[in-house]
Amino acid sequence: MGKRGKSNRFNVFLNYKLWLSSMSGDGIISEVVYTLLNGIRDKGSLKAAAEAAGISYRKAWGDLKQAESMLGYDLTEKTRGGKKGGHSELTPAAKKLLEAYAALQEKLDDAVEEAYLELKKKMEN
Amino acid sequence: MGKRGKSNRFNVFLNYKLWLSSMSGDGIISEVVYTLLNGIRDKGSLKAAAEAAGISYRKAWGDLKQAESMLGYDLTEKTRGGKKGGHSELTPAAKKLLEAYAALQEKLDDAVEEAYLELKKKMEN
DNA sequence: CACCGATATGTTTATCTTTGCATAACGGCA
DNA sequence: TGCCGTTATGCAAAGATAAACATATCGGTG
Repeated sequence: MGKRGKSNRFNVFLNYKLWLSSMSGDGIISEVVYTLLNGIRDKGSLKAAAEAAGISYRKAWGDLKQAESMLGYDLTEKTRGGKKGGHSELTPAAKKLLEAYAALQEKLDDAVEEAYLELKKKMEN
Repeated sequence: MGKRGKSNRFNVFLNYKLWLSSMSGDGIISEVVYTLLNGIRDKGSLKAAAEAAGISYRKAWGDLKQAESMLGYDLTEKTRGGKKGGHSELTPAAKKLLEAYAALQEKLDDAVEEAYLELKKKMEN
């Protein structure tokens, strides 16, 4: 075995987070909102989506509301009462946003991965 | 004036944050650490760097310490006492990290900008 | 029409993060 | 050797964020 090898390994991960905000920076659409939208699409209710996301219903509802108010249009159509007590579903705008966001994330995942490899190469020397 | 124009503008900004972490997820090297390292390089002391970064010395010191412990090697060489009461400077490893990080950030800024334009185009329809 | 389960929202509690305060150690310098 | 300004570090206080709790409303359904 040579002296080279696992010696100075840059053993660290590169993480990133992205979110949308208004120019004033107040309202935001964060990762959790995307998770919630996905959950609503799959489960048909905000409650179930919140549970699946592991956050309180109170927060889920508040985050979603603020996202909608920031955008200026609805992402969900919600009803109370009815057969199952109520339900929520995505608006066409929300579906479009989810699609666009998925593409965005994929693109950035790639860019980050690439950048990470370069960083690593530079650091490992 | 035509009907087209500022109608459905996707008036929202894309933000991102990145950081390095160990696989165990305990320690992290965040934006503030890079800011601090830059400050230390420029000002020669952690205290001054913390002030410039707008965070408490206590946090600056803690974050830096945890970053170093995560990496397993020092990013700064610090001395107490002496002519000016003490000072801090970057290790060669830290300088390398700063350089690599700057390149990384530039690359990702570009990628994010590009992805944002695409997102916008998709959303504006 | 009483019940169920989900939306809607205010209020209180708990948790997590950051700051602030206190105190010690250090080493040139007057 | 006493002072100064910085690093070093524990601990309490303050702020921010999220969870929990408490109701109220709604509209099918038994």
